[in-house]
This record gives sequence, structure tokens and C-alpha cells, in this order.
Amino acid sequence: MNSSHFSISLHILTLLDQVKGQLLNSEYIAGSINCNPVLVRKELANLHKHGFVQSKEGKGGGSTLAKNPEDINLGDVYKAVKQKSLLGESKNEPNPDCPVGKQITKHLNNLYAEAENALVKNLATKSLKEFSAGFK
Amino acid sequence: MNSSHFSISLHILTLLDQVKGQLLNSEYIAGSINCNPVLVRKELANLHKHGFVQSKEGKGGGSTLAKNPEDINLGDVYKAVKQKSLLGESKNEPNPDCPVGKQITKHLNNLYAEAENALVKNLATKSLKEFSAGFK
DNA sequence: CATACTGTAATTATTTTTATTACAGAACAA
DNA sequence: TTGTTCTGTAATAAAAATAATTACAGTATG
Repeated sequence: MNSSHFSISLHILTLLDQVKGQLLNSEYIAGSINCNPVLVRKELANLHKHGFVQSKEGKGGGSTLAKNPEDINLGDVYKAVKQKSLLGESKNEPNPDCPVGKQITKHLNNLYAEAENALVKNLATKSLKEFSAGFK
Repeated sequence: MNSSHFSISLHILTLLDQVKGQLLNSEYIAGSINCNPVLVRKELANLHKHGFVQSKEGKGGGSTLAKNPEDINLGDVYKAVKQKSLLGESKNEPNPDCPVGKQITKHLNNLYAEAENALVKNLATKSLKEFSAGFK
């Protein structure tokens, strides 16, 4: 992350849960999210890599959940989807000649890792099933 | 956020704490961060708006902390600096004709708000003083 | 074999972020 | 009172990140 990876992934998983095992194709999903189907397929590829979804190629193909929704917790989804640290590591190297600049990257990384951990723990208290049950 | 607002703000605050009341100018600070001075001044303007720093204009001017570092907690800094939701609300409106699309924005916002809350709570356990004390 | 998908790469467009330039106004010091 | 060095802020340009589009090989299906 950041951007919309997590939102898109969770949207996909929710859709797949709602249709209970039916295969949905990337175009349908993209229509619900309102984004490009290729973006959905990329997101699906990642979810597949992490074991959340199964896909079937070819005509009539599509994707479906690879686990029971009660066994998918949102903290794990977050971790699967996450690409970079949440609180943004600037690419600019701070000044190594400054006593603060020299060390701050390390300290920020520790701080961020802990804070992000708290966030993931919070997300992990919810399963996809619970999240999806909110839709009626 | 995201980007580097929080990193830059915390870098600034740490520097100001380290020099114990001395005025630092934006160019010096930018040199430590390795970014543009105007970016520092914008960040300082925000920190000033939230009461974390004081600035003095004119020759020999600069900025200094407006509070004791033990009274600045990183959760509050985060909240002052934060601009948008951490987990990225996509600007694409999901499809209102889809039962999931129609409701997901609301559900995601709730989820994100709670998760972010957990993160802020974690950050709030640390003061600037504690953070800055890690530098030696 | 035609059709309708996935998977993936390459390119282009768009948006966001950061840097740069510019300058008015404030404080200081000679 | 004038030159200097700052802040504060706006406007613009450059760079980076994100998303859309196009394209097509490979796979399953009828």
C-alpha cells in the first residue's frame, strides 16, 4: 500500500463471499468496484498467491474464495496486500552528517512497525464473514 | 497522509527538541531531512497551527518547540498531520447498482476508522521526549 | 474451431507528491 | 533607514506513483 489495494481486495473478497461459490469474472468485479478489469486481475493474482482465492481460466472462468470466509481474517488480508510501510518512508536519505538525520530512519521504522502492528491486530479481530455479514 | 508528512514532522520535532530551545531555520532543517525548505515551512505551518511549534520571522528567525517534549505525544502529532484516511479511499465511486458496491464505502470507512484508531492509540503511548531520547 | 475467460506485459494517461521560483512582509543590525 | 536574512505563501514545473488501456498468449468450454 497505500493507494487502494486493500479496498479493492476487500471489495473482491466480499463479492466472492456474497455469491457463495459462484465464479465471478474480472469484468463483473471491475464493474462493481468501478475500475479497470486488469487492475482486478492483478489484485486477484496477489490474493491467489496468498491462498485466499481460486481462479479458473478459460471460457466461463472466474474466481471464487479458496477458504471459508470465517477463516479469512482481515489482518491477514492486510498483510497479504501490503506492499510498503503504511506511514511512508521517504525515499530521500536524511543527511548522514546530522546526528538526527543519521539515525532517524531506523527509529522511524521501529515506530512505524509497532504502530502498524497495532493496526493489523485490530483488523485481525474481524473475519471476512463478519465483514460481509454487514451487507444486506 | 500518506507520503512523508508524518516522517517530516517528526523529524522536525526531534531536531527542535535536540537543540533545546534554539531557533532552527527551515534551510537547516531541510538540510537534515534532505528535502526542499518550502516543504519544511509548510510542515512547520501545520505544526504551528496545532500548537506544537513557535516561529519567529525575520533575520535570525526560525522555529522552536511550543511545548515541553514530554507533553507532545506522537498520537497527537499523527492526528495533526493526517490529511486523509490511512487505508486509502479510492476516488472511484463503486457501482451504486451493485448491492456490495452500494454499501461498501460506508463499511470500509468504519473499518478503517477503527483500525486507524488502534494505530493512533499505539502512537499515543510515546511522547516526543521518549522518541527523541533514543538519539544519542 | 469460435468464444470467453485468465494472466501478464508494455504503454499511456492521470493524479499525487515534491521541488523550484518568486516575492511580500517581518525582524534585526549596521 | 537601508541591506540582509528570515518566514509565509502562492504559482508553476518536475518527478514519481497510480491507474487505465491495449495487446496478446494460453486455457477451458461448447
